Amino acid sequence: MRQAESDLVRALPLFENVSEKHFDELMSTAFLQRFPRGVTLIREGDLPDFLHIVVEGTVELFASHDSHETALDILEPVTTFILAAVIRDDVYLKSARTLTPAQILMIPAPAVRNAFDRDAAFARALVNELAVRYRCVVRSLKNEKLRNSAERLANWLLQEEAHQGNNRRVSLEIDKRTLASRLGMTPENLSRNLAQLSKHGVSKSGADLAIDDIAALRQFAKPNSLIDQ
Amino acid sequence: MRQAESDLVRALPLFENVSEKHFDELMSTAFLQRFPRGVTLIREGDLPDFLHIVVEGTVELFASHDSHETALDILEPVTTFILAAVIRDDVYLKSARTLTPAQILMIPAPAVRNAFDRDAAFARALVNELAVRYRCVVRSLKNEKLRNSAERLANWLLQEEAHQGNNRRVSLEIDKRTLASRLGMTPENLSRNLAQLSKHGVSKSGADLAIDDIAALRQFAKPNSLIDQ
DNA sequence: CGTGGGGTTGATACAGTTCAAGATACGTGG
DNA sequence: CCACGTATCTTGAACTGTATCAACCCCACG
Repeated sequence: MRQAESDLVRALPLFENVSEKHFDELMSTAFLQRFPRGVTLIREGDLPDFLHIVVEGTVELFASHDSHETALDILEPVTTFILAAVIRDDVYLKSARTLTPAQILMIPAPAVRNAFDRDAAFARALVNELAVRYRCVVRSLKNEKLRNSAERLANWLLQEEAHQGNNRRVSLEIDKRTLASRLGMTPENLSRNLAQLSKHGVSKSGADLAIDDIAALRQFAKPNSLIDQ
Repeated sequence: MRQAESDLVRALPLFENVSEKHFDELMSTAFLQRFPRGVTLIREGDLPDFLHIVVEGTVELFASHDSHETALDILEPVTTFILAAVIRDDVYLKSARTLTPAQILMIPAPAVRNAFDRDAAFARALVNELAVRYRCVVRSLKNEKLRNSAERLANWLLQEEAHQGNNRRVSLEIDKRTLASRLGMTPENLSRNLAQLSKHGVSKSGADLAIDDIAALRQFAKPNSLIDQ
């Protein structure tokens, strides 16, 4: 593992106040692995072997039930995932796969629990990390229960526009089918919803979207700081 | 605050390994308050003043958006709530109201954060508590995204039957309108779904339900250990 | 040039909401 | 104890949202 990646991980809030000694111990047992696109990294129901950190590429968290599948989150660097399962030493509730070629840092789960037991700063950082994550899932749940699919799409567009630099353009980095699943709708429905949004200031040319009238889009989307961001 | 309630709270996993000294400090600043039914305890968007613990009665966590409201959880004793907001010192993402007369233990948020900074055992207990909560919300999100309303009801019945003593009867302790909201449907839809479940081994007489053929109900509900429980 | 996968479009069916009306249960005061 | 008024729940009908299935399109790639 090169210094560049190590620095990226070190800069994570999760490791901010961890002692040099404990951080080095964690990293000495960890390894950085490259995966091609479309690899399943973990499977729901399995017990956790490693804490995973996306260092490069995009990772989809998803879950299946009764021959249906839904995307629960889409992760970009630098993000830890399946932390709760590692802490509890309990089965994963989500599966994960790479959406692009990716580099994943894998820290053995026992090492994480060990550091958690011995390093108070790490334990405190874990509390903060989990609290942030908890709040993210609550937002997702509210998004699902309080909005229809067109509104979810509109708000996703607004967030993505901000994320991509506030220049009134959004380029779709991921499959529309994956985006549809992430937004809780079918690909067909996403297609129709996108077409409908032309009434609310959005125009599209292939994988590039433009927000021509952001006020109109906001009026339709009704963004809410207690759901979005 | 009487010894009985103090003991209940002390027995929570959250306080299990906290030193006597720190626990007493927390409790000395806390107070136990009685509320009638239907009182709003906290409002989403407000900053947290207290960590709340339901000691007696039932509390609904809910959220509103665009003149719609949805129940996110229904809590029974003994349960903490809005822990993540207290830790992060950030606005509540949920509101809470009493569904019955209730006793709530309220611990000032600064005292909680103080104990978290000084007591490593408490910090570790918080990690576990948040990890458990995180996993509960993930289950709820999967439940919403992967099941239709009738299946959610069927699985709720199965869980409730187990919770109420595995005697093939379920009595509705809460309003059907609240239950409907909790299960992500309208009261009308709940009523129709309940009627439909008579095809799958459930019979009803008012607020009392009986599961006459639990195998049939299970077959319809398709319970999943990675969503339920 | 085919071929195939992702995306779109159309037709249809089902799930869920809404609005309105009726039924039932429940607490209160007579 | 009954009658009444109010809440809650149920039922019906119409409508909206979403999924499904099938056909088609389009471009990238062999």
